[in-house]
Amino acid sequence: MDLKKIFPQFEPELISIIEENAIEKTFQTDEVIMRTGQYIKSTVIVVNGRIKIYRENDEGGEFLVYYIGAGEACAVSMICALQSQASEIMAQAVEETDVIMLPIQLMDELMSKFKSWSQYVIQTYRRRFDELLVVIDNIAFLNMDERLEFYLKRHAKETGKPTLELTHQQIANDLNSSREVISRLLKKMEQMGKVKLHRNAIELFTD
Amino acid sequence: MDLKKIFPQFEPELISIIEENAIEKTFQTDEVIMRTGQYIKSTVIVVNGRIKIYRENDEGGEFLVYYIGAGEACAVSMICALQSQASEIMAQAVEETDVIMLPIQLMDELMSKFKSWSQYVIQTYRRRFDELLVVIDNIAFLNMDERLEFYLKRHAKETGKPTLELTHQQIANDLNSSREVISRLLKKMEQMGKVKLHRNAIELFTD
DNA sequence: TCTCTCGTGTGACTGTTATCACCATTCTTG
DNA sequence: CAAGAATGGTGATAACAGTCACACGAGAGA
Repeated sequence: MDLKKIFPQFEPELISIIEENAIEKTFQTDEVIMRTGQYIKSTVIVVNGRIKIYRENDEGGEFLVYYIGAGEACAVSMICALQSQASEIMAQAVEETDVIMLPIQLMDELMSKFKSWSQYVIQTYRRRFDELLVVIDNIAFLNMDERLEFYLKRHAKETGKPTLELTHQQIANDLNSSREVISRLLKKMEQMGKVKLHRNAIELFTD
Repeated sequence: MDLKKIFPQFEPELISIIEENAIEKTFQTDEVIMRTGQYIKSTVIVVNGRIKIYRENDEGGEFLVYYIGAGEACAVSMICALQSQASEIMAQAVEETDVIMLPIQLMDELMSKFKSWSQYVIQTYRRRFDELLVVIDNIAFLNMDERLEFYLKRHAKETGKPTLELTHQQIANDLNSSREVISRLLKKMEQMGKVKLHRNAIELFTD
């Protein structure tokens, strides 16, 4: 695990403090990392792999908020860790994912001692806050077909691959919709030449 | 303007620094305080009155995110100020509102110097982040009737009055719906004995 | 007082999304 | 290979929300 590569902006001293205190952990695909209501005692930073952050409701519905990729930290865990509060979200590995976990106590120290660290924390807040606003825009203003298109494009961008390995059911879950609706909309997109559908995969044409 | 009363947790020294550097400003009802895309150069803290934070889209639709009341700060302005970035939201006074504005430069200094200030900033992030998640929950999982009820209850709680001085059109705007839909749902709520409707006012029965 | 505007009530219609039912195909596993 | 599970296609129907059209009454201003 090469922290210098992931965080080139961090001072060597900061890197070594993190290395000394961080707990490394690997999560398997679909393994739940954080659960709604769970008490958080450390900040999670993804080293490689991907985590999805989502909300759940009582009736079994779920709704994707965003993904966290390599080099990114979980803003929720930061905020919660700084105040030792319970989380309000679910976090789940979408592929095999290595994370480092920093104990709360360290947060305060790093915040005051390292400018680059507090910059990183602020930047994480900012980015996630903006992402939440975009999510709100999408559900508030867009129809399902537009939301689906946004979802597919974001997914392609984040994974770097033009072919998304997703089932219609998975997409429906992320968008809190139903499989039939997604299937139909995808079919329509295929007829419009925006995608090509395969089993377990969607080829996205970036015009 | 008595900052000691609003922020009893702040040290006297912090209070005086704020008093020396803050710009006081009063906004009239409906006056726009911040506009989408506008460059932010100071952090806004509400001293008294209320501000609403909302999103706008190209087609004239708008969507209420949350209100900021007395003693509360605008998390967006904090984050943006710390990075001198453009805002992504609209802020508008819903009543006559006094605010103090802290120049960006001061933020860094206060953050590193005063524990109570950075606590306040973190707490503001945390609270707003949670509020955004609740907003997402509402639009993602609830029908309009449930969202309306949530909206009315929150409004009553925040203003402290059981009778809400709102027109159906205002509510429709906040929820990005239409006046007719809101009127019908309110009528239904009245038939169920949850509210009593008046002109320009809604009496909410808190069972 | 007479308008005119604003807030509200309501019916008819439309579009979008959810749900149900059922089928075909592909993949997995015993 | 056979059975069953997972994946996807599709029609019918229902629920919900948005839009259009119009009517009514309260209150403001000329």
